[in-house]
Amino acid sequence: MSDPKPTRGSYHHGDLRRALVDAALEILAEQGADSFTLRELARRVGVNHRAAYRHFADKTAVFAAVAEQGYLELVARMEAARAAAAPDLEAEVFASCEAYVAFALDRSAHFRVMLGPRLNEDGRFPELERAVQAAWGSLVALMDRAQRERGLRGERDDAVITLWAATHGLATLTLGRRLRVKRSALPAFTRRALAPVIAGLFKPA
Amino acid sequence: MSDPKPTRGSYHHGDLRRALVDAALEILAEQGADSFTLRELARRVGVNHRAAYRHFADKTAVFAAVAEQGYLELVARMEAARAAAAPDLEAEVFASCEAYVAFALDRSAHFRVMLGPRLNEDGRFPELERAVQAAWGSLVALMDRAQRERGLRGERDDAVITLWAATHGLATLTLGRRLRVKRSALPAFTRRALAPVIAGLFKPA
DNA sequence: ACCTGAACACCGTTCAAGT
DNA sequence: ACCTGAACACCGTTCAAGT
Repeated sequence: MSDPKPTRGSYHHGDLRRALVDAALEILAEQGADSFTLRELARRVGVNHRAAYRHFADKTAVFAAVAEQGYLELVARMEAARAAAAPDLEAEVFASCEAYVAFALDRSAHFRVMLGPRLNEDGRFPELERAVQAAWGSLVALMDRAQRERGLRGERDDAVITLWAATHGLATLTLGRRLRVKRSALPAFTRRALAPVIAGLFKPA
Repeated sequence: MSDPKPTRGSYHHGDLRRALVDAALEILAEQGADSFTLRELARRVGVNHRAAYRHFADKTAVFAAVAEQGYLELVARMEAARAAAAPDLEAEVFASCEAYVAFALDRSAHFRVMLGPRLNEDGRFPELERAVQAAWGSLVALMDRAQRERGLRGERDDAVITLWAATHGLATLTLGRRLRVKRSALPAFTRRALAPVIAGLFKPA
């Protein structure tokens, strides 16, 4: 698992940055975000704790890289779920939101890094911003199509906000065990919780 | 502001516990939750950093006390908003949810302590649990009345989950500046975002 | 260029006393 | 009972080298 042998001589490293991000994801999966430590990250990769600073300005920068990758995966999962449910629009919306909640539970520490205290407050990480925008864009596309095909009660952008808020709230409350759901019951649970939201967003048939 | 004079001789303290909780709220309001430190808390109250351990087992216990008080205030604000909007049911629901979101923004660090990583995972803080239940109960009462007076599309408990998720998601996304809203625009924003949810929960008129 | 090691100014928490 | 002070095992980050 954590054999720290650095493939002797391989530092100058090939790709220390990528190794650090991968190891960070391992640590998050094993231990959660609160106890995440730059020093342990370096230990796991088998370098001095200062070495990370060659690639990341600080701990926040490591989290930003981790978060960016998380958004890419999140979008991929939402799009895949959506494709599998196509071409029924309503089914696609459900599937997309289900994928969001499932990601939050399956990758809880990763999700918390992504959607906990905002990392890019000072705009240092434009690539993170782009990844976030891609996720947002995925929902926009969905509500755009909803507007054209079914009609929305309100504006498209308001619909995106409502849908995201409901899905995100469900995800974080479930993640934090404020709502208790067995993993196997999650898809049905998500569906039941979001059904009124989707019904409220679409124009009555 | 932070004159640490301990009212000479008043330690043996009168109420060190209360002084610590009050100071913790000050620190949270000024600096946020991430940089919150037991040692600074003690400094601010003017006692040795070990003194807090007489009243709190650890840092989590301090947060639990802070969170408990937060839930009491949150319920109070929701109930007050609701009372002011009575007797129109729909107006009460909006007012209650608006109060939740407003609390999250006005007391953001406090809110994050309350609804961030769960403090009572191991059941050490039954009083916190009771305060959380009171908040939950406030929404249940509302949806209960909705069920009786207007009819809900689904089960009452599912309606509570949906309403809470949407409101909570809106609160956390706004709080983390994933959604950008001026404080003055918040009531209207909340209303617009939650309107489809409430429309979807109630039986069509 | 890339990595290291010592050092700094912090933490939370434990132990052993003091009044 | 209640509070203190030294100590322990950590942090993130800076500075000054080493290869």
